Amino acid sequence: MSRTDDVVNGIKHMIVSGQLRPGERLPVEKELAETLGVSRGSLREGVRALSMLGVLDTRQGDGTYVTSLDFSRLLAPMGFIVDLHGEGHAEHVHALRRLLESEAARLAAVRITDGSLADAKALLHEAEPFLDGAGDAHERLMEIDIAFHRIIASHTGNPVLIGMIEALASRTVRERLWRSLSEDGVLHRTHEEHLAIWRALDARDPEAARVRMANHLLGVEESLGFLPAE
Amino acid sequence: MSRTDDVVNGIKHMIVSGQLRPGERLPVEKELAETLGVSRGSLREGVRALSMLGVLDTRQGDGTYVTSLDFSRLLAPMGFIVDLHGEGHAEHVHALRRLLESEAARLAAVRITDGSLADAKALLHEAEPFLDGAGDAHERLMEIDIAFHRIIASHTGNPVLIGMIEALASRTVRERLWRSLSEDGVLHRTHEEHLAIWRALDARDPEAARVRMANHLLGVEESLGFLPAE
DNA sequence: AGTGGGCCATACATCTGACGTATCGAATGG
DNA sequence: CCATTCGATACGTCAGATGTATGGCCCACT
Repeated sequence: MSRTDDVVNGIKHMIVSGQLRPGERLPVEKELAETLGVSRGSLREGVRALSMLGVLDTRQGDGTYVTSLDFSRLLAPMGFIVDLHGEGHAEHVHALRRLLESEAARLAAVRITDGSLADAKALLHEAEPFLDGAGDAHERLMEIDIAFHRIIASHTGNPVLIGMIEALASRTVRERLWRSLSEDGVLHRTHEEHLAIWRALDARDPEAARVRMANHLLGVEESLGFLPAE
Repeated sequence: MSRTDDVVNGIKHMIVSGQLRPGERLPVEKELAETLGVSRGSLREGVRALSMLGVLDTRQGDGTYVTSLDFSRLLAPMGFIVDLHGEGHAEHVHALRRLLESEAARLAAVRITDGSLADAKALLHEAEPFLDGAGDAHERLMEIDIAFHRIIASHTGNPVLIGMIEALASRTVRERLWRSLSEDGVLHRTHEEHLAIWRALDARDPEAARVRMANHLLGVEESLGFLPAE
């Protein structure tokens, strides 16, 4: 058991026991180091590790704070991991993304608000001018896509599911994805799929929403070359 | 951008670019610190953080190595995160676990080997003497449960799914779970559900396996008090 | 020649102390 | 009352020294 492990477990215990609450500030480094019986260097290694996990947030000149501990933040490192594998297991990551997003669509169908439904519609409408692949359409379409899926995820009522979906759709994953879609010339088809998802949500039909989402992501996987050729 | 971020990104880049391969050894601290233009202290903070993420593995007196980068290892920190929330969002974690394990059962039904099927059967048989809740039955039943679910997950063919399932079923989560099952006196029912899953797998019936697994985990959630009372 | 044990170079682990730099808030002057 | 300044504070980084575990070489013994 290294000193740094003492630090990590010590801070974890302080949080789990309620001694440290989200948003609260930790004692200054020197003091906390003494409390835990380690040097400042070892303390910093532990704090840095927890910081990378999204548990702590340190601000120079100010102090170190416990984050909100939202799953979206805590699951962010998963995105790092996905990046690390590069093209490696993209196929498996996507299969999982399909499962999670389909479930999200199913759940959202019975919970989504009229306001968010309107927002989603506006997003899709905003995308239309870019569907023929103008110069910088790429970037914009990706932004819209992210926002559209985020709206759906946010209405699942399950913060863990939200966090996981966001983590699996890391920036680099989406970059590759939209490049493939562009090259495949299936931007219009993708847009139609988005509309179909929207209609299912608008109809508050869980099963339809789930199937439309699964179909959409299968189409994406096809463009990425993950599915066996006909 | 802190020095530590330079370290993390530097090492990440070395891995993604293929300059560092899984299992390979990193340069010694002093040398790597010079290469990245940081002090040894800052280097160690970055290395420690990557170590906690399951990317690196440092051994005193020997050196620092890149791990196998298996998803099971890289997703382990998710278990830490689940623990951190304690009872907090256990309900949502379990809902997700049900989704993932059901899918795992579906996939495993068409891929599981006769050997693993026999191993699973042996496990269930081994559990029977403990079902009446003898003194230390608790611990043993939990071990068997973990092993049973692990066998199924391992035959999904999707390493990301395997890693996530293992992460969501952290030690502390399972502790709480089995305590509830014991107190509820539903150990026999749980065992019957396991048998039903096994039969579906043995029949190589994906839909049956999925439903049996979902039903099993719903039962668990009920014992945990997550489902609305009748 | 094979084998077991002990020695030593090496690499990570930790501590101490110092200095750099960003931030917040109080004191100040308008 | 408000904007500015300035200093105490806290994190960021570096350097050097010492502790400790590991792995491999060498040698004595069989």
